[in-house]
Amino acid sequence: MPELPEVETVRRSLEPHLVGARIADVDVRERRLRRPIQADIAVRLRRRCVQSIERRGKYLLFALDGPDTMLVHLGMSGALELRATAAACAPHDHVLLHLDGGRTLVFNDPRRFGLLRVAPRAALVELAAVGPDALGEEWPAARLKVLARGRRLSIKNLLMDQRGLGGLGNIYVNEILFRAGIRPRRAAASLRGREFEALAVALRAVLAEAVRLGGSSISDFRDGEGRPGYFQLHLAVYDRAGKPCRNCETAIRRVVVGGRSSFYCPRCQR
DNA sequence: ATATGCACCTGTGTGC
DNA sequence: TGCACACAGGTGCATA
Repeated sequence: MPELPEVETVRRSLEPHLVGARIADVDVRERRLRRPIQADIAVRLRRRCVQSIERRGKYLLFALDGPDTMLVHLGMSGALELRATAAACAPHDHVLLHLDGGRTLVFNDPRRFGLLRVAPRAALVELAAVGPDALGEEWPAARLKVLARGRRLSIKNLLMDQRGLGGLGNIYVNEILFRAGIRPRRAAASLRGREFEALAVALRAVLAEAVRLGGSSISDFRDGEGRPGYFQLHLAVYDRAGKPCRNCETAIRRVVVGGRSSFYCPRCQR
């Protein structure tokens, strides 16, 4: 579920409730995530106060009032949910942070591809693999061109590589390439100047619109307060194989690029 | 160094 | 109804 717009939506929904809140107790019900939950996580989090919530790519960083920062990645199926009480656990509630005042922040993740780790910020090695944020920074055509220079992979795989720019996933790369009129299998280095220009415009437009609409609730995405997003109603190509292009009526095609389903309009995208 | 394929998990939808 | 299979928003590792 979560790419940049969904993670940013979660961040914004939690920020007003969590900044200033203190963690009273920690309940770990399942340690086996992408990396095992640290043995000392409760010691590190207990009595700590959240000072800010930042986002870098698809990672959330909860700065605490001690030496540590809590790093969270939602993987494919993860969710952070603020509950009014320390209510009975739902399936796949893996980590519960009980807050002063009675509310609980729950990390739920059926597939367990997510990550939750607490350490000094400089020790969060996962962040070393994430490039500058796709929305938090300016990405003019020239900067995208630099990323593509000398690379032999497809433009889709280039945009999905978190080391280049952080935050894009399969949904939004498909949507951005549609908006820019570029087929996902095009070699990144083969793009023309005006195509990089179109890509730069599409990148910002699609992400900004998706954030404005609270992300995409394809099956079950919800923000920290349980609210769905609405960008799924605006998807032009993702998961629309065989359906008419919203622009020209041509049937949307599905191909596999880099092992992932990719969707494009054969007429609007070249 | 760069690019690709697959494994890691559970849930859901589809066809037989 | 039950079963087998394909597929799903991501990432990391092994292999060419």
